[in-house]
Amino acid sequence: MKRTHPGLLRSIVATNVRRYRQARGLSQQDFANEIDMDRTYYGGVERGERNVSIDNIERIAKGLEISPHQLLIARE
Amino acid sequence: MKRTHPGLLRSIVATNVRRYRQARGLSQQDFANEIDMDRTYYGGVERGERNVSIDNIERIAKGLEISPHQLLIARE
DNA sequence: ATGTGACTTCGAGTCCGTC
DNA sequence: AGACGGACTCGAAGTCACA
Repeated sequence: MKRTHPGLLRSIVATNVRRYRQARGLSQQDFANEIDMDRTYYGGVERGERNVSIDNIERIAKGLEISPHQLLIARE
Repeated sequence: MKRTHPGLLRSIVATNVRRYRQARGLSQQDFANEIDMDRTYYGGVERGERNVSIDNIERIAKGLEISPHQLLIARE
């Protein structure tokens, strides 16, 4: 397979997780702790730096109490 | 982070990619080739064996000509 | 045409810290 | 509170031979 650049979708997910987390009024550290994920890793996801896996998408969505597919929908 | 089992979402994605690919009337082989992905790797995704990343979700959705979030929605 | 096991490599994911 | 860095471990990514 060819080596590719980080996708667009990554930044969409980044923006979405941040918005939903803030809507819940939680800090990155508290939220990361709640879903049992490393805070520096989770921060990287919100910055769009991490190529997060489907299992982790699910885990984050669960913590956010939303349906996973909502994290992939771009808002304006 | 705690070690977890493969998530449910993984199998939802698996079923979806398979359905959408078949709807396009393509073999795994041809489709994998079209999106420049190894066919055995792609096959593993359809079988829910691979914890596929967001970048690869995007790449597959592009080949399927659908919006990425559709791959995460469970059908009955 | 698809599945599977074995394999290497590089980034996902963790843990320490500082600014 | 959050960004970021270094050093680490382990699994995703990617490939192949064979069934």
